[in-house]
Amino acid sequence: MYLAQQKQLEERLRSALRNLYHIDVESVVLEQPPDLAFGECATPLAFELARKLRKAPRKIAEEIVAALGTVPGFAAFEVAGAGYINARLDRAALVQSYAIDLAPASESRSGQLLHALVEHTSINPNKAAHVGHLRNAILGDTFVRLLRAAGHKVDVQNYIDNTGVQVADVVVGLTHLEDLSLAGVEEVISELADSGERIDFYCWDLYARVSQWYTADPAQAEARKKIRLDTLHAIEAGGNESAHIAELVSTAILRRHLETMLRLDIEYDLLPRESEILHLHFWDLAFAQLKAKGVLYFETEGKNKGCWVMKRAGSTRTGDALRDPDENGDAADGPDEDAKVIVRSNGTVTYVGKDIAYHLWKFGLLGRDFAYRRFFRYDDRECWISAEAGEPNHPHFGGAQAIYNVIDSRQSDPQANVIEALRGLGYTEQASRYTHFSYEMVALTPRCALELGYDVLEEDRARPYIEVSGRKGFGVKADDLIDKLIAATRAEVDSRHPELSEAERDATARAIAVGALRYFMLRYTRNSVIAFDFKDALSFEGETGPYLQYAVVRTRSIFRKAGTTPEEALTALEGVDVAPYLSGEGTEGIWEVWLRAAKTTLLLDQCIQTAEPAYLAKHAFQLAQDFSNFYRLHHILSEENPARKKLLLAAAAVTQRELIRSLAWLGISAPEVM
RNA sequence: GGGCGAGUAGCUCAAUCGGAUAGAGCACCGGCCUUCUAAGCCGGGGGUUGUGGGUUCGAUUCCCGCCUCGCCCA
Repeated sequence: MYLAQQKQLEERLRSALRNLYHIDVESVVLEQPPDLAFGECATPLAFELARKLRKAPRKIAEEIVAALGTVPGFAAFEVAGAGYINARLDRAALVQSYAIDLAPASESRSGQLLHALVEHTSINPNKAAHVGHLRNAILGDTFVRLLRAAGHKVDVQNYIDNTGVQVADVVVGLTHLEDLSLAGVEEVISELADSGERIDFYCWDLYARVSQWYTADPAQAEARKKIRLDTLHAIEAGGNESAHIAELVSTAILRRHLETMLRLDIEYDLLPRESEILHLHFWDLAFAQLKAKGVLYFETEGKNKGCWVMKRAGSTRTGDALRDPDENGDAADGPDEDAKVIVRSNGTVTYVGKDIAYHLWKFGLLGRDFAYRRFFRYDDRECWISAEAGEPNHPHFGGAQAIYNVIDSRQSDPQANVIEALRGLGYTEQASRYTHFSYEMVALTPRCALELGYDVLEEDRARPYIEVSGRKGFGVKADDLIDKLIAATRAEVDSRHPELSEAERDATARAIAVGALRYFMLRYTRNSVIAFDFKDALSFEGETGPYLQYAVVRTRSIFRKAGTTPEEALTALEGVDVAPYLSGEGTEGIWEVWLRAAKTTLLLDQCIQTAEPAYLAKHAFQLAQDFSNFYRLHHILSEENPARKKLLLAAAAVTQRELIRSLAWLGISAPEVM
């Protein structure tokens, strides 16, 4: 709702500027003043114009205000300070219109609706998911929810690198360290399943062991390196024992990853796999396009001699200019040593090359498709997996208009190269709708690492954080963290609500645990490194998920005791003169709740535009805080003035509606009691 | 060596295109459970925004130099 008022005001300001000074401004800055006493909305427009118009800002502000006249939704405009233009909303009108619910999509839509493809999680299927993967999956899943809330069609993909070196390492571990054949591996998998153990946990340790084994004995290092490489090549080629073991174990681990993520209400539509990208020869088609358009060229000299290379993203050199002396005669002469190798001189394609092919598919530009099989069943839908030969009636995947790749910031270089290749192929529209949704890693605090029993080097103990490493088996496993969170919340729920049934206590504890974890991963902006510590992650007080859930629970309690529902409370507001209770003595905190609640869709838009879910997390927290303040100042159930009581009850209702909505977008549900 | 990101309260983080008195949480200190749930609320102490310059009416924000840390590339 508030978004509509802002747009209205912006339009009127623009037209006032055109009429008064015959100027068009690029953007109109609208911000909230530091204190509501100044109004709800302000613009420093007059300051910017002062120089251009050779006039005092205050004078300009006065002229603009005079020219504005009345604007629907606003009660007054005034000039403040040296030249701020402050706007006061028509509070009663906003409250009345906001009491009527609107679907967020209908008002937040600022651009066209797109078919978007979000790829996230993408864990190598060779070990258990850890906290870093949780950040990825939670960010990605939350962004999916935001896009869907705004009305976009979204496909969720989880890319599986099942033929990479990490999987090869586990296969080496199984065949050489554990000395297992294919049948032996099948047996181990079923034994683990029978005893309730997690295959991904088993491989977590095995992976760390094999990594160590490669270099443990210098005399054997060369031979073991060869085993590793041979295994990798066998897996890539397919149709042999190593490939079968890889398929078996990576698929079992993949299922575990899906189960882990499902604990956090994270689901996928499709699992495209590296093996199909290889076996269906996606690269051949991409290679032909890249050569035809001159994006790739064959290097004939220098260190990349014999390779197919492309200009690196950000490089000023262009492919064609490389061979021709520059006009000034300096530079661009000789091979571009900085060029990115796409096909090595031995004919193998690099990871970036395969990624280009895959992204052409995502945009529907490759000219070939996967086959598909059903893989994992959710309550209300199916998750499909890529295949060489699949089922006949599958949904259509790929061919998206916009893509978002949730990948940590260490991958920004290869991501930039894929975008560069798309642009080089002439797909500029697609390149501009390709978002590397990057985020910083989750690292461990030295204290946390010591707590977990890892050796921490003396020089690392003073550092703020230490990078996790799957190869070293160093990190916090996702399921372990979720288990701990549930154990902690369950104990608390048991002591607070012994009257609830076992199932209810279970569901409540789980909701709170998920809320704590998801909020923890979302409260940090993307480019901030999270230094993980159990103390912070297991906290349920202050700026945490449970704090937000608690605010909802309080509103629920109010409606239970009032014998009404939020919907009824909002409907009952119709025709009530609420203006006397929205400003002045004794009304503190009431309007703040309405204003904050009204901004939810504004935040939805902002989060999508900036690909930053943290803003919504912060907004929801602030709404809960505003409600807590309101809750303290105004006792709703004992209110004697009927009109005022209706407004207070409606304020609780609108808080509940917007908090539940915001929490749902964050993937957090609010329990009935807690 | 090149590229990207970061440096804000004791700690962990915010701060919308450059805007009004730089905000939260944690920790610490002091209060509040016999009125709608204390996973809560109120109050308090805490800041030369790494550093030196520049641009501007106005800089945590933009530009340049330097220092420190992280990541990526070669």
